[in-house]
Amino acid sequence: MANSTPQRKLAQKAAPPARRPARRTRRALPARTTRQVSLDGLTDHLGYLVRRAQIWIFQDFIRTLASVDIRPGQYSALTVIKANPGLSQMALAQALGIERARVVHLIDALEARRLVKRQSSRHDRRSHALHLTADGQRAMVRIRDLALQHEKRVTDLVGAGNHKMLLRLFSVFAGS
Amino acid sequence: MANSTPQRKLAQKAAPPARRPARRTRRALPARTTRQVSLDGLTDHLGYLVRRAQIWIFQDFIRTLASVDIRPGQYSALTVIKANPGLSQMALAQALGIERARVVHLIDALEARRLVKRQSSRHDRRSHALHLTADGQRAMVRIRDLALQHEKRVTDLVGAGNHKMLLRLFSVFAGS
DNA sequence: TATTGTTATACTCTATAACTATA
DNA sequence: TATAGTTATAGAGTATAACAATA
Repeated sequence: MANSTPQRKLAQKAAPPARRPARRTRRALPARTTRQVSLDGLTDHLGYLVRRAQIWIFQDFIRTLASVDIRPGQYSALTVIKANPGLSQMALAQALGIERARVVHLIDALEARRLVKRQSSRHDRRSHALHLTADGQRAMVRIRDLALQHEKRVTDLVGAGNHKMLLRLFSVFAGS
Repeated sequence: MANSTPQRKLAQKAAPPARRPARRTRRALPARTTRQVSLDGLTDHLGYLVRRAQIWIFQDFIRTLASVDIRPGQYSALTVIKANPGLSQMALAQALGIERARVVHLIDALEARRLVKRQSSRHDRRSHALHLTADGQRAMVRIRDLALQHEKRVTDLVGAGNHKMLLRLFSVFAGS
């Protein structure tokens, strides 16, 4: 990431002190590079733009939640476990659309931090029932708060109306 | 990717023979899983949905261009080089928002396949001027055609009007 | 036989740092 | 001293395959 990331931008030039929210509808954003390079043939591919959007959004998320050391994948796991206490690793994998092998490492890390616990299921002794620990539930208050701060930044960026519309439009990809 | 990917779907259940294009406005898409797991608290995060959209779109892209063995990163490099013959690796990195170290490997692979060549610049003997080879220019015809087939699928999915709107809305992330 | 969780391997992408050759 | 390209390393994330325990 050369200089198109929020982290980099902040690192390279310290934020201008107490500048007031400029203009409202077009915040200065990823690149500040004076670029004369044409992206012709690329910017009419939605996948390319969605990719760049995802990178920007994730980096803002990571930076916003750095104080609690929670990354996007961990956040989504915690959120689904919180909403579905007792679900299995397999169910979590399916819900998130990731491999069950990946869930193992995800839960390993969260369990080591005492945010999540594996309980052996009585119905099916192969599977583990996932729960937030008491610590995990407490932590989720702050985590969720920071995540909403992040989401506010995204909302301000695209506009509240667009944000809502995008959520609806993209929900088809989440398998719901 | 459990079963939320186009590839998986095709692999797991052979497409129903010659079913006619169902309904037009809501193609059956990523998940066919009967899922009772709540994604509450997750589906109001644009980053999560954008991530899933990106995964889906990229997998369709990879599958569509499998016959020419071109991946999204390679496609974007080829496209920018085509539109800006003679640009340096540094300029390419900045335009795509990737690290210059990454460009090295990207160009290595494309040069090995004789699609791209590094020419030493006379103005600055540190830098390389990137060009498509004759082979590369010929290959780009088919590559671009396949990429447009892919894009058509994306357009059909979200709707032509939405597609156009999304391109405009997300262009802010491409640093343009 | 099939499924859940696990372990292991490999490959892509990202993030860094250090080196060289130029400028 | 700064920059362009290179090399190397480390960490996510992804894609697979195989295995043990259990169904």
